[in-house]
Amino acid sequence: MTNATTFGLDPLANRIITAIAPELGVSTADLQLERPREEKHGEFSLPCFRFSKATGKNPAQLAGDLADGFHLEGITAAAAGPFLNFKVDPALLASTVLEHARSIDFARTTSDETTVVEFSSPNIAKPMHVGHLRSTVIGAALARIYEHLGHNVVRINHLGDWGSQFGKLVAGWQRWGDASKLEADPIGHLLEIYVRYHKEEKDDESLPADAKKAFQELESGVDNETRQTWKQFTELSLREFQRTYARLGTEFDFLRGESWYEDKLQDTLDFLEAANILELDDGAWLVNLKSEGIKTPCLVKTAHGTTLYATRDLAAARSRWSEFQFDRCLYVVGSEQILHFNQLKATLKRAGESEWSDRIEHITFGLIRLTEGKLSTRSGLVLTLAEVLDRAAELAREIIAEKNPDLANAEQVAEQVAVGAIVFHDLKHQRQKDVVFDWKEVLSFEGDTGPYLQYTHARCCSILRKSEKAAPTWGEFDPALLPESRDLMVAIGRFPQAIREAAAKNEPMLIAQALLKIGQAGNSFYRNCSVLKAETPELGNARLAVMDSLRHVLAIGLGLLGVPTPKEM
RNA sequence: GCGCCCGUAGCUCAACUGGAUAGAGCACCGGACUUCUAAUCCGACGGUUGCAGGUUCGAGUCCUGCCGGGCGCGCCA
Repeated sequence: MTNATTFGLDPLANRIITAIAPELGVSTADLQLERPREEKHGEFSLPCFRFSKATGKNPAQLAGDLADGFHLEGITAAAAGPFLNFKVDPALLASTVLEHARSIDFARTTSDETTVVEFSSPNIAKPMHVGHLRSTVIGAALARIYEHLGHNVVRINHLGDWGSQFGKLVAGWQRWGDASKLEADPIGHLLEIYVRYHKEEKDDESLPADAKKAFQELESGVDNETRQTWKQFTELSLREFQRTYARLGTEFDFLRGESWYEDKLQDTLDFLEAANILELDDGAWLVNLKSEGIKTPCLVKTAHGTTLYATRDLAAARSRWSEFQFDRCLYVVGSEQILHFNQLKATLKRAGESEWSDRIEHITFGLIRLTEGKLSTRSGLVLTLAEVLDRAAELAREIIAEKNPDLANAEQVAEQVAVGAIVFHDLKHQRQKDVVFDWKEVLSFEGDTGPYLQYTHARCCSILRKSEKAAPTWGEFDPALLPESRDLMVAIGRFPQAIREAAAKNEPMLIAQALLKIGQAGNSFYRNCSVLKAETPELGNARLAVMDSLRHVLAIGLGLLGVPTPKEM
């Protein structure tokens, strides 16, 4: 449920729809305006094909008749063949958009829905690599977007801190562990052990046997030596993760690893048992999902008595439902786990929980590949997030030294630019597509990039800072003086819709694309129209309002994506 | 073998989910800094949307079949 406040181009679109809908015999809710492919056609368009049959006119004739009968102050309608196009008077356009563009509530709505977002979820004892970047950045952006739309958002970091891998790690630690190495570089040393384990397990049967035993000890719930070791690994890893989260500005409401659901595992198995869907197969317990169209059954307990990923995720889902009564629960996890989440939902459905299992949504994304090959923790081929951030920051420092050597806080700004470049680069692509990690592109600060938008924002700040007067508030300037701002007004005006669509499709890219349009139009505008040296004080005043609006909308949009907005750079 | 995803300019990506002459950035070429930050702006170049059919007023978008790439397919997560 959303409130009725409209922003940007919405009021104009609503006026047109209200005028046209009765002519077509449809309700205003059923009428949606499109944007013309070419800007010269105006701000809105309505293809008339689909109304041809009901009105008994051919589309071109219908468009023509509608245009003839259309009379709204400040908006003209013109038929272009079967298309009905609407052009808004520049003064009205600027006035409509600028009235609310600087509101702290710009493009904000209210809602009573609860949205749970699980994201990031790195594995303990392994480095956070570029593969985790996508989940972290997409999830954090979606959480902010839903929050902006008024949802009650719950952010959960589902850390991979449980499972047979810890048995392997403990078995390896007992053989090759080095306390001083662990202290100096915890994740580095644990990765070393993990890689060595996988190299040696084929030739050493005692290794997997010990690993299995260690995980059984861990799952026994007894506070034994294995558990102490696991606890130590977890704490050390978390400390390193927090450093990266701090750099990215990522926050969570709950840091709940898989282990957090440990005391709910038996209950989950009992629950499946009570639903009468558990089957014993070769010593292992599973749920058959053929009735749901899934050939691969969902394994919930191994023949040697330990739980599995699916067991813990089932427990987590049930726990979240009872705790949050969510309207939607998003899992921002790579597309390689599609089967897993289909199994999760199908199992819950078979257990009779379809009322809420349908609210679970797997937000997939393509994987990141290196030009050198596929990322693989086991083989040790990893590119850590920290390394990427460091390199970007180093490059940003060099560019600042060259372009703006007197900049105060150069170090801090370099970090902000680095984060902006990396985060934006990730979010400007459709989630679904695989991305090849290319240093040249990630470290690009020109064109369609985060730094480009940060720069635009900083320019606005600079102009506002150098102005002798504060930016005029609504009513203190004349929007009619801003015909050159047309493209920028349209770009800003479409931003609220971009946010709504980004949420509807769980696709932050739509915001990134909208911001690029705004940035391009903004750069063009202040290039052509001097603010501080405008021909008249009234003109400068009006343009100052545009600068302030541009700055504000960029700050909102970049903020939603997690791109920092330095005031100077 | 079966299932899901992706093929758009030399490269990286858009295209309002079926609408008009398929658009941006990078690269390359040309132009604009004694000028509110040139991390910028303006212009030029660049296309048989993987291939072949089908659906209809209209297809990059939907359906079928191929080709190419990726991911997944019982006791890992």
